[in-house]
Amino acid sequence: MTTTAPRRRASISDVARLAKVSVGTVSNVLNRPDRVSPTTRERVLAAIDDLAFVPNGSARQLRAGTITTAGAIVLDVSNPFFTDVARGIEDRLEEADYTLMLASSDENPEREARYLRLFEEHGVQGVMVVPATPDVEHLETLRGRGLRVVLLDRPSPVDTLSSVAVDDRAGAAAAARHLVELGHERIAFLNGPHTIRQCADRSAGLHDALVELGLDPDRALVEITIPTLNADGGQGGTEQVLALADRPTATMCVNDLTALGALRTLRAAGVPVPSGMAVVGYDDVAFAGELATPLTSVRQPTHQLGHRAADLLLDPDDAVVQVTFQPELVVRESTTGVG
Amino acid sequence: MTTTAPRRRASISDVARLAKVSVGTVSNVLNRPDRVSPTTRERVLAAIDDLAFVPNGSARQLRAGTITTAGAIVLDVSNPFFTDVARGIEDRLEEADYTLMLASSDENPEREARYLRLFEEHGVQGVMVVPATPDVEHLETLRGRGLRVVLLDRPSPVDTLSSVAVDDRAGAAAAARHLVELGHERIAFLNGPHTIRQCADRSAGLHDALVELGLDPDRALVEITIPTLNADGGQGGTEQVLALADRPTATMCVNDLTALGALRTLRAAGVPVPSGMAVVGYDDVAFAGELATPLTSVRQPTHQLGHRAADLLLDPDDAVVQVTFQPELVVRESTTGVG
DNA sequence: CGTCGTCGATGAAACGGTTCATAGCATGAA
DNA sequence: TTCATGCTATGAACCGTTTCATCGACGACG
Repeated sequence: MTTTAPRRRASISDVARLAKVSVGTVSNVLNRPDRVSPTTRERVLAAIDDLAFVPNGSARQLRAGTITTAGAIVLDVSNPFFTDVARGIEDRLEEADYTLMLASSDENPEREARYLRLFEEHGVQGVMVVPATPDVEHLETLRGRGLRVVLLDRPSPVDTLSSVAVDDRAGAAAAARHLVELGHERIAFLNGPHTIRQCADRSAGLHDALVELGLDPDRALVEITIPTLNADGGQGGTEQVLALADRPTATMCVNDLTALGALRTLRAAGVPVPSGMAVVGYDDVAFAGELATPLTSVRQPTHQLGHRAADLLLDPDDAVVQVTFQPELVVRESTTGVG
Repeated sequence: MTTTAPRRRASISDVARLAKVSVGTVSNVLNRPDRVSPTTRERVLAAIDDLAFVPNGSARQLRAGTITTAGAIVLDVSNPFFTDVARGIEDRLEEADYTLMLASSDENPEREARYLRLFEEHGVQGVMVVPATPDVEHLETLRGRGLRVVLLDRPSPVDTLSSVAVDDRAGAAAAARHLVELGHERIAFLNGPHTIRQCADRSAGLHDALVELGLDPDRALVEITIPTLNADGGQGGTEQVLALADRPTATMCVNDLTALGALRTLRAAGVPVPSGMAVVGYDDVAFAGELATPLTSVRQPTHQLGHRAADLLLDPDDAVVQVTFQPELVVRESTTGVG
């Protein structure tokens, strides 16, 4: 095992030399073993073993052109929602013997662009991305250059791009309806910037539902924009809500991490949930039901979302398909109180 | 924008032809712009823009040999502990303009091997890995072939490999001491298989602490091996604990996800926490303090862990360094009760 | 006995970049 | 005027594979 470290990685021609065959034959052993006679094959394999030869992926890809890797860009790897989606992607890709390169854009369009470029340079088969911008022109361009592109967690605004999404308007509307039924007439919404489509959609869904229920959104809805869609954002946003003159009786959060921060802040401020402030989350992550006050949340089919996205990416017909799943409101004590 | 999709990606020679220069010049524009006169540079850049030229990473890498990408393999991307570590890695890598390929082995040595191979084939600079096996010979081999290797969340058993870890024995021991001080004399430990080093270490730490405190580990400790280190594992393990004849009064969990499953199961079974069963987690993930019963847990410096690992990977001297952080027990109500 | 087909192995031409020795060409000094 | 110098641009070699046309050997067959 502790042979002296070779200065240079063994190449296929080193193997060929050692096995006394041509490089073409070594390549055949690697890729079409049946085209090679058993004795030669044996000899080549022995040489490969001897030199600890590992084929150079770049060279292979350069020549062969194809690669069984896909890329995914999510907004934040440390958000369980996205990692559950990633899990769905991985599971589907593995069936096809593909591998996944995962990256997070941090909601930063430049980071997104950088990873897209990296992926393209490395010739991935395709890319699944939760865009950090409303605009997807750059993704259409990418597709124009031959990459598979699947929009993740966001319906495609154009009919040239596949997408796998959950109906965010419906999810937000369901939450709004629930709150209004409970008697809330003034609702805070801790939301991210509308440049992120999910945020814009959830805002619209909330708005529409309120109108439908006969409320004036301008009065009933206070939307607070938070800089980061995590617990810290939830904390800052909640502090703002608590400082409002005409304090809302319910807070809806753009995701469960944000809700976590909200609950923490409310507890620190001594505001009881839900009697002092009802709270609704979004995503229904694993811990939502186990919190001090179990969290009412909008459940999304995360694993399926990823699975289907990978499915589309691998589709041999390269069809453009836009899939929309329906979310489901899971009611718990953060809105209904004990019982 | 909707130009007809080119059948083939533009190459550097297409650019050269259009700009009426040689390929070498185009390459220079890309890599050493100062070596090229402004007017030529301008012309080349215009051509690049025109053709939407994206350099082929494989070709570049094949020739140049180097690449600014690193790989990381963790046990489970959907475990917040690992994603927090990944975040730390990403943040450090970004400073150096490196990119990260993240993958999860699912605690499966074969998957780990497959990703390692993929990474090596693609010539990553190095790899940070939470090994799924106690054995690291394959990683030494990898290092022998010139890849940087950093063991993540696990001290290196050999002095040829760098590692960044947290003292798992100390963490588990602190938890054990805490429980014994509270009067517990019989403790269940929901742990993963000892083939995972962290699991073995935490078991040993627990064991040693009990001995030190004058208890007989054979009586005081019931270790239950769970198949998956997540909430489902915690649920199954807790069901076993509850079925024990001489039921322990405290359960220690190998991580917070497991503890989440344990708490859920205890609640379903009507067992009060901590009076009926104290629970300790490990990792102190974001939601630990916000649970129905806030969870006592062993906090690890996740972000630092990742940051330092990336640091070692990037170290220009390629020194072999073994870093160990100290964990910290965070006491909450799941062991001490209200107050 | 010559011809043909098959099978295995060969060697060279790509793939798309980087790098480097070299050459062309002003410019300024001698 | 000559020559050294510096600046640009060139083109070919090379990186490590895959692929494909070709070739030799050998057995079957007419």
